[in-house]
Amino acid sequence: MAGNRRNHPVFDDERAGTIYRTAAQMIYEKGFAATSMNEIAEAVELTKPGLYYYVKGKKELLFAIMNFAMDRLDEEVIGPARDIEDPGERLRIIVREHGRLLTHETGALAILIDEVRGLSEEQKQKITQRKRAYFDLLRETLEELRQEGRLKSIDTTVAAFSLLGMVMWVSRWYDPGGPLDGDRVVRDLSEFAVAGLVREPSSEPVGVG
Amino acid sequence: MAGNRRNHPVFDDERAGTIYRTAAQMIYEKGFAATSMNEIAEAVELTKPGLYYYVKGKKELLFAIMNFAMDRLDEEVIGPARDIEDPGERLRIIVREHGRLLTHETGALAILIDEVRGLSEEQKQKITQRKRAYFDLLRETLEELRQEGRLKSIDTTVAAFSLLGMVMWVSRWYDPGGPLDGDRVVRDLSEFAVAGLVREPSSEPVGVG
DNA sequence: GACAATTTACTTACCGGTCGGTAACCCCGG
DNA sequence: CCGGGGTTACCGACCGGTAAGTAAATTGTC
Repeated sequence: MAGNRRNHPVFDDERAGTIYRTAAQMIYEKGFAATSMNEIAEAVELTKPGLYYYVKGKKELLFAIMNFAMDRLDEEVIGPARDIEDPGERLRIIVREHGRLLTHETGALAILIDEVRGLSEEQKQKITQRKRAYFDLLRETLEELRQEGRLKSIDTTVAAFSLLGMVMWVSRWYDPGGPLDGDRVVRDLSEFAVAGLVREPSSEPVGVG
Repeated sequence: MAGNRRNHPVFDDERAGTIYRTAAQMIYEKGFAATSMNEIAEAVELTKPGLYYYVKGKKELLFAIMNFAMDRLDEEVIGPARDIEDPGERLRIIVREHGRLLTHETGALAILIDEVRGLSEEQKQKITQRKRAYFDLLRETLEELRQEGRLKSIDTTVAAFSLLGMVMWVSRWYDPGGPLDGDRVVRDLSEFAVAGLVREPSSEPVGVG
């Protein structure tokens, strides 16, 4: 990943960056609890105390990775989406950009999903809070659609979670080296989402039931 | 419908059943690697060697739980679905029954999703094989829809995985004690799925009582 | 430009604790 | 008096984390 961004000192530093990225990949593959600090250290060709020179603790390492992932989500998905006024278009963009993120960067983003258990209580709260902000954006978008009579008969909470599940799941099965084109996946994903939730404007407007 | 099944000697035995169910719940909550045999033993009011009287090893315990979960999936979802000829109806039933399973039994079914990493290589293969059988059923159903011209313009692999993600995700967020009614969730889920994938034959009455 | 002082980037050695798992013993009902 | 259903005591391996030391690079001072 090309790197003259300023906002991520840790991930951009040559050495520390390697550590965090390697750790993210390993935790993604083996799970947080099953990945030892020793293994991470060896993977970056250090001893364990050498690793601890860069990292304060295992939880802090995970926390940093998850915040990095959330930052990426903010930059690439949430931020751009907020600028879009039309809720239908906004929904499409969210799914598309989140999908694109997941088909391109397998490591840190996927960890975000599961490994919250590995965090301390306050770290967990902070991450959960950031996740909720995303979830709320999604649900509010659906709510706007509802107010315009453009949402199908489906609970917005259920819809929002289902969307998230569908999109997040991508990181579990999509193989960038496989036969499926990433852009195609993302497009199909968006179409599924929109077709499943948004009412076609062709026919007459309908009240909520 | 509960009770007199014979095909699960371990899960039906009073004592062993408690062990397996408790372990399933704990592994679901804390993750496999983070759940120790000692903790499981204490939870069922035994010492560790006492637990080992009933269980051969940690991996075998996980393997048994996952097979139990797959059996439930076979009984409640895959089996019934195979009897349905119309692919559209079959799709609806799969989503509905899988959803219903997940809104009612939080424990073992959810473990199935993630914890494959904890298994040995051959155990992993066996579980993966069973999972693939389910996935193939799903994709073939979509393929049939396509052949009848009833599938929207979406790759069947992408669609099948997205469906799975959407449905599996339920176990992550749905709280049986929360405000949302389980049946409502399942119904919305099915509608999302069908609306997102199946082409409507021009005009069709919508809504069921 | 020489050289001491300090900082950077690590290492070896080790801590207490927990892991999955086992050997060997025990107690109680039939 | 035998064996199903446990227990106490313990194993080696590994866990996250640290204390203490050090070679090499950097900086400050004259």
